[in-house]
Amino acid sequence: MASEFFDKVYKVVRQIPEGRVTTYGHIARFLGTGRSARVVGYAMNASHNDASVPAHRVVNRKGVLTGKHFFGGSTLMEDLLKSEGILVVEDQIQNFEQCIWDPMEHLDQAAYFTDLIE
DNA sequence: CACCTGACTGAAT
DNA sequence: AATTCAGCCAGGT
Repeated sequence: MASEFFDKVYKVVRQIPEGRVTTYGHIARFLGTGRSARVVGYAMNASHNDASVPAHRVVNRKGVLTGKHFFGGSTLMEDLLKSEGILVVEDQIQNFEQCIWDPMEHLDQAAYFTDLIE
């Protein structure tokens, strides 16, 4: 069962468009927790049960595919990103700054919070 | 019920 | 400049 926090994370991650990525920190900040980026990553781990969450588009702040090992231990995550036009070399996203998709600039925080308060 | 761990990050030393 | 520490939250042991 995903807690409220997890739900927020999933919802945001689902909004990430193809060819774009974001970081745990960005999501955490968007949710207002700021320093709970860890929990975001933890949520991703739990999200494996939910295929609608494109966890492969979420990387750490350096653009490194830290969670690729959790994608079946293969290059699946890397391959998925490449399929979306993202350059990945040795688990690191190239042109990372170009691919970054900051939820703060594309989503409305208030909308998310109110939606989850119900 | 208390302690440990984890796909992170930024500040401090 | 590099390494360590602490903070955050949930879930497992």
